[in-house]
Order: sequence, then structure tokens, then C-alpha cells
Amino acid sequence: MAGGTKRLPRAVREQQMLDAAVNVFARNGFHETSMDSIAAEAQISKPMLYLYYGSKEELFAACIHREGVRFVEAMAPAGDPNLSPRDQLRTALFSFLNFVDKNRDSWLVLYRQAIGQQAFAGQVRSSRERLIQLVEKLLESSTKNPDPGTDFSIMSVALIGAGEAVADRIAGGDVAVEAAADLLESLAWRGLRGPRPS
Amino acid sequence: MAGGTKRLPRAVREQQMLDAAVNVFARNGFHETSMDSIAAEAQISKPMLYLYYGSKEELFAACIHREGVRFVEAMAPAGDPNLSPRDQLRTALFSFLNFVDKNRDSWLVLYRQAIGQQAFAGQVRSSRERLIQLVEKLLESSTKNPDPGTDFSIMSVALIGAGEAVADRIAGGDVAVEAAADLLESLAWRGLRGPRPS
Amino acid sequence: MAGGTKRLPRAVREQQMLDAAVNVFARNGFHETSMDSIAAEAQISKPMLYLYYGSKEELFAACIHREGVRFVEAMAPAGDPNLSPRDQLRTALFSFLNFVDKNRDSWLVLYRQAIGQQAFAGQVRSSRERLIQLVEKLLESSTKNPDPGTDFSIMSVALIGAGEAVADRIAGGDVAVEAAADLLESLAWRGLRGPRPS
Amino acid sequence: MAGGTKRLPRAVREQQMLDAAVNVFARNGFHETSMDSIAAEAQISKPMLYLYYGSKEELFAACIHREGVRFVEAMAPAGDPNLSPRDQLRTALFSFLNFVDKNRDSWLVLYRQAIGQQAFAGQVRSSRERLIQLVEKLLESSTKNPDPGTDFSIMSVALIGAGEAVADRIAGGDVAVEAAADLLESLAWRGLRGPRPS
DNA sequence: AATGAATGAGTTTTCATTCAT
DNA sequence: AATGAATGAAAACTCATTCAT
Repeated sequence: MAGGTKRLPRAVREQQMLDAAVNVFARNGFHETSMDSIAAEAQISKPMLYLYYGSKEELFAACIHREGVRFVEAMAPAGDPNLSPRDQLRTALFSFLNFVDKNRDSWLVLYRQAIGQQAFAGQVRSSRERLIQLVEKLLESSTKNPDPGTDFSIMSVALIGAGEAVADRIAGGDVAVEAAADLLESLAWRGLRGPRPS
Repeated sequence: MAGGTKRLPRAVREQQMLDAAVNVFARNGFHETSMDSIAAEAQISKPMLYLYYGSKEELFAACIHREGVRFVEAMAPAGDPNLSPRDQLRTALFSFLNFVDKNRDSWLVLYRQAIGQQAFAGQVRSSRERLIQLVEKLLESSTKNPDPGTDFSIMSVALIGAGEAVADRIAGGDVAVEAAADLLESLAWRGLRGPRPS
Repeated sequence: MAGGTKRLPRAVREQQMLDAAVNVFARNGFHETSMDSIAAEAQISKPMLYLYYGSKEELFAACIHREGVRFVEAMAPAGDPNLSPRDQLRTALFSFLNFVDKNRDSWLVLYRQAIGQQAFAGQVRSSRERLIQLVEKLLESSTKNPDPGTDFSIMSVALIGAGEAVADRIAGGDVAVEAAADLLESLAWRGLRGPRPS
Repeated sequence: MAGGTKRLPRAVREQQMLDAAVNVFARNGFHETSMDSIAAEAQISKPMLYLYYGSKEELFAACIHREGVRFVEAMAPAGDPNLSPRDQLRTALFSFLNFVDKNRDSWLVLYRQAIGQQAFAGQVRSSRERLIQLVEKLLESSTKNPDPGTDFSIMSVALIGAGEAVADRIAGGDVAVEAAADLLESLAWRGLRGPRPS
């Protein structure tokens, strides 16, 4: 046993365990991940996981929760009420893509693993839903003369979808945050001009 | 034993089994689906599944394959070389969304289940990649004077992402194909005008 | 593997498994018995136990049920309505003690193990209760002039308790059925004469 | 942290722990009781239990021992050599039933839990054996002209069994000590008259 | 062609028990 | 004297997979 057998205060161990869990879950998904492998990654024994988190599902939930909080915190700047809607969206895009860029595992576990998990899909979906509605509001409020029949709702769905796809690329290291943010922003405002360009 | 040991020609049995498998996989995902439940759904015995498909993974692969072929066939009209790029894209969008609308399970199994599956993610990803490149070409070829610096590649990624998000809504029955297609089309052409609207 | 690996029809295997389970449960009690040890005793694999009985608790329940039925069947002769109450009691005693004598494990599992098991104690207790009431009726109906204040109910409780204690001795091989039955019978009728002998 | 690290003299701690243990064991049985739950009930930490008692089994043994001593002490009056055998039995019955009435947990742990426990069944059984022999002596010595063939030994077994059954009722609060004692006493003397009433 | 019977190999989960402070 | 932190060992349960008929 290398330097593993230290007694750590509860709070530290908790983070250590979550770090390991997020990492392994992000790589392999909920089902392909065994508690054994998480314990190994965290360099502790399996019973500790159960002692601290009760069950595999609760451990996964704890991961989702911690990463979710991190995510929301990262997005906070976009909520600044002094910003214009346009700047809010711009800030949000940057915050989002930067977060994904810096926290690959968070992104994967939050959006690509949790959603495949019966018990958590609902949670993910509903937080996505909230995001969609937020974007919808932003679009509405910054569009002076919308074309009649503009469907902001589905527009938001599409934009979030685009954002997630682009985020995947960023997580994959294929794309730069700057370029991606610019694209999404332009997509948002241009798309708004109404469904049928001449 | 009514309906017990029917001898069916191979081809029929194969389809019967795939139908069952696609259905159950779409509902529950790869891991949450047991061979038992597929056998039950198909009203045959488990060894039959193994006789025809060898293993759970191969069975899943067969599902992906059949649904993939169906999908490609559904998209065929968009390849008509007599169409203008614009009309090709338009046709593709309609074909795609109609397919999803009529084949919920196919969509779910192809894009929402397979992608979460280590062994198949690659397959899905690469076919998505092909689609992205296709769209990229379409965009390029129908843009006369692109803004300098227009990144068609990431634009395609975003569009496909938007399309998938919208497809999910259609699969959920929340959105009409018409409206969705219009939106995506407009997003494509408008987005092209370049990243930075004044 | 000696002669173990035969394919047996379901019904046969079921009995074989119950035989093993009753045996091990009787020896070691519910908690001290592992499914592994039952599987070993039955010379089959653990999954078979689960395939046939679902869970350890259900397997135990099946044991209780089978042995309970056997027990009731063994007691049937005592129910003959042509017998006088006295003869009914006498027959019941003989049936009971003979059953215990010939089926040690049944007795142990039914009365000494099941009763310690949260989930089954109720069942055992209530069947014992029925027995007590039955005896109560028998005593009442065959006592012409009971002493005033004779409490047939508690008398029955005592007699059944005595019977169970004696049954344990018989199960242990320490006592002969004949002598035990005689004793219990005399206890029943003599005890009836009222609480306070001069 | 109010009430945190109280230093208590050894003897007090010991009793506090045994109280908790007896209580929980009586309620849930040996196996269904975890050391954690005992520690919680005693409001101390688990290592204390191990420090004082070494192991779960030893703790259980200590419970049995303490309650056994209490029980024996409660029965002491019956040993008064100035009493006639009849009065000894009578006193014993009252002492016994009163003890059970006042010490439900002792009774449960001593006779209903310990007996189901491989490691302690022997202990319980042998102390029961002593009791049986005692009763046997009492019966013998107070029967002037026994019927030939009277089997005092099995008679004692039966009486003790009856006594335990009645004790259970008393522990359950269903029956009054007085009535129960009377019944058992009469059963003892009447039963003696020999096995076959004309 | 088809299936009932059977299992190897793992997974999650739970405790009694022990260190290090 | 007392405890928070940690684990080895085992138990219940599941499932993809294969045999014998």
C-alpha cells in the first residue's frame, strides 16, 4: 500500500470519493461502472463508499448534485441583471462552454450519463427544460419586432441542442471556445429573424 | 400448447426477434434490458436468440444495423442529384423528421441508446460524422459569397445538434414536423450569414 | 462431479431443493443458513434456487408451506367426526407425536425455526392459536360438570406448551411416543378436574 | 455537544451497555441486531462495546449471564428448605411467573432468543435441564404412593413446557400471574395421579 | 428447428471488527 | 477512557450464456 492508508477527515474523503466517482462514471457510464472500480480509483475500500453514500445510486446522485452545483455556479455571471439580454446570452454561452472546456467529466456525467439513467433522466430533463425556457425569455425580450408566427419555444430547443452538440466537441478538444461561442451567438440572433428567408 | 412450436422461416423469425429487441432496447436501454425480456417479448425461447444472433451485443448490433438501414433508406430522396442544394437540405430535413415521427423506437435506439453504449458509440458517432460532413458540403456549395472565416464545419455540428434536439421533441410528440422543419431550415440559411450580426 | 449433473424435471428438482433446504434450515436456522450451503446440500447451483424460489425468504416460506401441509395431513385422522372427543384427543396426540418422531426436520423447521423469524412468526403463532382453540373446544365438550371457574383457555395453552416440550424430547430421540402420548392424555383429563386439589 | 464524552466508572458503563443490549436483543434477536444498533441504544461508540465485551457473541453471553443470575436470584425463595415440597413448587411457580411478568426482556432474551442461537442453545438447554430435574425431585418426594410406572421425568418436561407456554402469555400481558400459577400447580399434582384415568 | 434446464462469474450490499488518535 | 475512520470477508441476488434433448 503506497501512501493510501491515511485517516482523512470526513469532508476531505467525501470529495476524494466524489472525484473518483465522477471520473469513472464519466468514462464508463452508470451501469458499466462497478463500486469496486470506484473504490479502487479512490484508493479506499468499498464499505467506505457505502458508509458515506449508502448505495450506488445515491453515490451517482451525489455526483450529479455536486457537478450540478458547480455548473450553476459557473453560470452565475450570466445572471447579472445589469447586463442587456444580448450580453446575458453572450456571457452565458462563454460561461457554459468554458465550464465544459475545463470540466470534461462534469459535462459528461451531467448530460451524457445522467440522462441515460432512468432514475436521473427526469432531473436532467427538467433542468434542461428550465434552461430552454430561460433562453426563450431572453430571445423574446431582445426581439423588437418578431416575425409573426415566430416560435421562440422550439427555437430555444434547437439552440440548446446546438449548444450541447458544440459542447461535446469542446469536451472532445476539437473546437475552441471562442469560435464556438461566436457561432452559437450568431445562430441565436440570426435565427430569430424568422423562419423563411427569401 | 396452443401456438407452441411454430416453425417459421428464418427471415420471418429474424424480423420478429429484431422487432422485439428494438422495442425493448428503445424503452429500457442496453443494460436495463435482459435477454429474457427480449425472448419474452418475441415469444420465443432464449436459445433462439443466441442461435440467431450469438450474443446480446451482436443482437444489439443487428438492431442498430437494421434501423440504420431503414434510416438511410428514408433519407434517400434527399440525395436526388436533380435537386438544388437548398431543396436537398429541405428534403433531408423533412425525411429525417418524418422518419423520427413515424419510427420513435428507431430513433431512440439509434441515437439515444446506442450512443451510450461503449461498443456502439463509435459506430453512431461516425455515422453522425458523415452526416455532419454532408451538411457541411451542402452549406458550402450553396453559399455564394461566404463571410471570410465562416466555419462551415462547426456550423454543421451545431445544426445537427439542433436537429437532434428537435427530433427528440418530435419523438415525444410535442412538436409538429412541419414547424420543426421550417425552423431548422431557416436556422441553417440564416446562420450562414456569418457569425457577427451587427 | 459425481452423479450430479442430470437434467431433472421441474417437479423433481423442486422437491430435491426443498429437501435440502428443510434439512439445512432445521439444523442451522434461517439466518445461519446461506443460500450457498443449501445449493451445496442439494448439489445444484445457487441460481437454480433463485430461479425456482425467487429469494431466500420465499424458499423458507416454501419449506414452511410444504412441511405445514404434511403436518396437517398427518393430523387428519384426528378430525374423524365419528370419534368421541376423548378419542379425538387421543388420536391427535398420537398423530402429532408420531409425526414429530418420523419428521424431525419438519418439526424443527416449523416450530423451532419459523417462530424465530420475524416474517413467519405470525404464521406459526396463529396456527398454534387455532390449535389451542381446538383443544379448548375438545376439553369443554368432554367435561360434564366443570368446576366453576375452570379456565379452559389457559389450560389449553399449558397443554399445548407441554405437548411441544414433549415433542422436542421425541425429536431428540429421548422419549418413546407411547409413553409421551399417555402422559399428555392423562395430563389433559386430570388437569381438568379443576385448579385446586384438596 | 452536550452529553458527549462522559467518563463513567466501569461498573456503570457495563450496566448501561448490558441494558441496551438486552433490550435490543430481546426485541430483534441475535442476528437481526447489529452492534451499531446496540451502541446507538447505549449512546456510546462501538469500540466501547468491543473494549468491554470483546465480541458480539461475548456481549450476548454477558446478557444471558446477567439475566440468568437475576432469574436465579428471583427463584431463590423457592429453595427455602423449611418449605414443604408442595410449597416449594408453589413458591417456585409464583417466583417464576412474577419474574417473567416484571422482566419481559429477560424472559425473551433468555428463553426465546438464546435458544435459537447455536452457540447458546446448549447453555439454555442445560439450565432448563437442571430445572426439570429439580421439579422431578419435587414431584417424586411429595408423592407417597405413585402409580407404578409413573414417569416423573417426562412429567417434569411436560410441566416445564406448560410453564414456558404460560410464561409467554404472561410476557404478552394476556394472562394474570395468579390464575396461571394456580393452573400450573393443579396440573402438576393432578397429573401425578398416573397416566390412565379410568 | 426449438427449448427447458442449468450455471459461472460477477454485482451490490452488509457487518463484525480493528486502527490511529 | 473514548471514538471517528476504515476494512476484510461474506451474503443475497442477477444475468449472459450453454447444454442435452
